Amino acid sequence: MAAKLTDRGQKILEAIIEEYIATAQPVGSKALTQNQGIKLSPASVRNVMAELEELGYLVSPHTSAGRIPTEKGYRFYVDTILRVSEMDRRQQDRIELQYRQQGLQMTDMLREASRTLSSISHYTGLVMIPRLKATIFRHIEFVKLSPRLILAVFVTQSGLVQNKLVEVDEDLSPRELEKITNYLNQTMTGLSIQDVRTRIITEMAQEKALYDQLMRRAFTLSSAALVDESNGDVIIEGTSRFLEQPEFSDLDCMKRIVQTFEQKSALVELLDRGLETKGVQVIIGSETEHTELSDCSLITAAYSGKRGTLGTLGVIGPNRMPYATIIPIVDYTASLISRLLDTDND
Amino acid sequence: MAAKLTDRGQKILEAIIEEYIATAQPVGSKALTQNQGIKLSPASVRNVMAELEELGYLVSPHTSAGRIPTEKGYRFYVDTILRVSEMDRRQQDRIELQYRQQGLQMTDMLREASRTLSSISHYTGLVMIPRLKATIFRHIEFVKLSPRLILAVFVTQSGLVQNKLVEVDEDLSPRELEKITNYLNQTMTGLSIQDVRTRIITEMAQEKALYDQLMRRAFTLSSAALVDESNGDVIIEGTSRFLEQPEFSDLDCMKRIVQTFEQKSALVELLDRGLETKGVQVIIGSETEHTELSDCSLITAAYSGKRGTLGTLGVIGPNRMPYATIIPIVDYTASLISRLLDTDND
DNA sequence: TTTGGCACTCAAAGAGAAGGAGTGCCAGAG
DNA sequence: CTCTGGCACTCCTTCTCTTTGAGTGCCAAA
Repeated sequence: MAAKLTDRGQKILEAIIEEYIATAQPVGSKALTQNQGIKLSPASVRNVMAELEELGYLVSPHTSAGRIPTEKGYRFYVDTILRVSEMDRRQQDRIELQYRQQGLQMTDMLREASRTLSSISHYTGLVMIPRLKATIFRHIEFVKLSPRLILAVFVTQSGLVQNKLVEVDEDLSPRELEKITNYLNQTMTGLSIQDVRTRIITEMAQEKALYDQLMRRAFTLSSAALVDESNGDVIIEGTSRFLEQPEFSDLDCMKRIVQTFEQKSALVELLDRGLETKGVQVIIGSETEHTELSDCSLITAAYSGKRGTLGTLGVIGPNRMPYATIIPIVDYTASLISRLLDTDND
Repeated sequence: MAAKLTDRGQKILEAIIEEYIATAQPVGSKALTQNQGIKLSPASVRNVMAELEELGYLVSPHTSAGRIPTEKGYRFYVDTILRVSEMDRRQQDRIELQYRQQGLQMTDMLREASRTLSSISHYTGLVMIPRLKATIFRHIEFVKLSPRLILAVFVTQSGLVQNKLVEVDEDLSPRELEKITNYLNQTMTGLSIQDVRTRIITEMAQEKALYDQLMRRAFTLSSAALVDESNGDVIIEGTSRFLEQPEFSDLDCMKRIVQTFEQKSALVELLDRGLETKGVQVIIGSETEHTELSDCSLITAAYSGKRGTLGTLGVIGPNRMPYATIIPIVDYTASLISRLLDTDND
């Protein structure tokens, strides 16, 4: 069954996929021999196509239509046929300049990234906001809103700002709050959130904390402030691009996709998958394991700050996506963002 | 031309509009006499309908179809026929409880409001985030990110948190920053942003500032931090609801609407209109003055904090919206949010 | 003033019929 | 043994034509 594909088979599969990506129409044998540099007669091409269908790389919607790639076809194309090129140098510079010009905060920068991804790929851009636990402690600040209500403002090394309301049992004086703030900023700065948490736990257990009320409050407050309740947030830009794709002209199918986007959880899960992978990852159709997204593909890559991976970003569109051009775009954007996060705030 | 509508004319117009809202189908004379409590023969109804068409309240898509309301028809219906009821008491309580349970920060609360608006109205929810200039100064904090880069965290009275990166010419010591922070918090708390701005300008002009370098820096920094560059931001929830409406089954039209949503500027402009109005405002079709939204209607209301209006919220959908049920929903939500913002953080 | 009747209109739905793109397979050429 | 031209076949797409039926306008009678 899993017969090796001949060289010619690959060439033709490649040509079919690229033609289909360009036209969104089933590809026939005749069209292939005309458009591409394939020096065979339609009849010969047909033989190969029948073979490719046998192997599961192609299907035909009906007898008298051409053929379209299956998921397996796309997968093979992406994995073994496709040679990704670098992105155009001038375009790279132009994009980088765009970011450099404006002194953007992290969240704004990520939003901008999502927007740029969408506009240059012509598909929908996705950027995952870093999970708290992946970040480094830089600064914490408490603002008293009411006797029992405190706003904790927490800034990470990479410049992410997170606010959280904390309810407290006892009325803390401004003086006490300041002391707590100072203490935390002095001891915790530079630690990863993981480390901060373990530190809080161990110090809480130590005798010292038992006697020092202030210290105890500091720990209670900070641990409440650093609870990571967000299950990840995704910035989606360019949803309307989906409406341009002929494969989603079915309103019902479109509705389900937009709903999935609104809920975000599926996208978070998909972007999470790329967190531990180096380089660009491609998820095709049913590999998403979400029925609503079974006709969608994602191209994702992780971006990182000073210390380790922060999150992932990418592009989502129909299976029929121009992988050859989008993979470099995603790749470049991820490395650009990583670079900007590294240099911007140190 | 502007002949007064007879009593019977109003009754029939009302019945037609309500039938059309329910079915999205052109309403014929026969359907009217059956479904509604109208004690006339189809022929009589036809006469009235012809009259209503003459006056511009109805149109028929073609000769052998029923009639559908024009914008003028909807306008008349909303302005003079419709009697809005209160919202169901139990539903009110259930919604309020939902908010009370979770100690939400302002932005989260507004997002929740948008989501709730969408889910109980079955249309798309909109909430405008307050403009900085509409808010009251509560607290400012500066976090030094790098020698030249300072993160200003600014908290308003109503609990809105705003972050902004400020680039400075000179390296400020932590000690200086702290002094600046203390000074600003002591003098500015409780003032409106307008007042803060004028205060900064007048004090800057005073001799005192000329000699006190620290003071000068404080003013420079804070005025940079309080620049309101956001042209208003809108939280949109339930875009997918649009895809459920038969009037937007045209993909092209749908695409234009989603694009308009993504840009947000049109929505900001429309929500802004409601800022100075008391109570619920209805904008129908071309009254939006945006061609892409010429088939959409908005139902909006302003919400306010302790001192004056903060922003507006509402629902957007097709012209054919059940105004009778949605107007109370929007009205109630606006007053609920106002109430919560008043009591939560004082 | 209201109503039943009637001719008229016109979109929507359905039924063929024609057109055409593409296939599979086979026999012959290279 | 591989490739190619030819040919019959399939079946989607498109077009036209017809039918159907909902709804209208108008008129004359109640």
